[in-house]
Amino acid sequence: MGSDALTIHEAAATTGWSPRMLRYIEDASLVVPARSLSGYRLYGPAELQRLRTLRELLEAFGIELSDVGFAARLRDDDPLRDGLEAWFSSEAIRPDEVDPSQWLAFEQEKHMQLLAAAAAGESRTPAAAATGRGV
Amino acid sequence: MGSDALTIHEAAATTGWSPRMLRYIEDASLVVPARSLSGYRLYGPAELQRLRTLRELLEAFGIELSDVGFAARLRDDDPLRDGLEAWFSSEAIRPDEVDPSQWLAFEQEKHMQLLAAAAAGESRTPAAAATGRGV
DNA sequence: ACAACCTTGCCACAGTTGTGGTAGAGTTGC
DNA sequence: GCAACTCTACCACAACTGTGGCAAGGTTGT
Repeated sequence: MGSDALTIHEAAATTGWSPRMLRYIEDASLVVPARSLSGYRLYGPAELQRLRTLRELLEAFGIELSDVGFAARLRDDDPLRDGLEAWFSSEAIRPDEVDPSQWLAFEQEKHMQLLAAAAAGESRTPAAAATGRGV
Repeated sequence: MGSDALTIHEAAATTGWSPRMLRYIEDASLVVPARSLSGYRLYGPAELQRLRTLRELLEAFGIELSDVGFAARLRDDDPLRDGLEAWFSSEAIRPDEVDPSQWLAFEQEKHMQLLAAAAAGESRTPAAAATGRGV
């Protein structure tokens, strides 16, 4: 197998992760290598680059793997992103700047909408999937 | 104090959280009530609404308080958001669709850029601040 | 002035995350 | 055909999150 794909130990050596963590990262659906016919993980140049950058990303921003997993979920779970955005935006607008009676009505309607969206978008396994252990 | 602001126990009663958790949520900078002159927490209608919606948000999407905390950080930490987006986008574009030699160069330059941005944007306390216990 | 609140700070304890091992079975290079 | 690797599936263990409780002290309503 003389192609440019590395086995898990080789990939670990050149990326600074342990083999154990490479499997963990795969469980979290963050870097998923191809597999050989017999099931061996095969890390190509793209995966290696992503693994190295992942390391630097975590260190540079002081975040954790689970955070990246959640960010990944945020990316393609539209109802979740919209729901959070709606919730946050109700903080930015201060009641002082609006007619208070109108304000509460606006708030409540917005929240109704986001929860309706939540109920509708329950396609992506609500409880698990945060770190991807649900797949 | 006969205004429309509730103390922590009253707020707990009408929102379904425990007083303990209301303080925890404040520590996480998610819902921060005003304070009376003597330091008592004062929950107004806006805070109560946000607390109720927060509850439903967590349940509807099966997420946790720390996730909301991280989403909050994502909102106003531009380098972090850009860094994650750059990292994710390098997954979407498949090497097959591009000239491989150019691809890797593109990858590496992008990662250089995002790490430079990371180093520059270290203003917002890198390690802590995820759940806000840094303030 | 006293009961019933509130404050901060601490201890505790289950569940999760990140990380390491180990064991039994299959694959590969030489 | 054997050594060295790989696979999955577990056990372990520190650190953190979410949640409760308690203690010592300040505030408030009546």
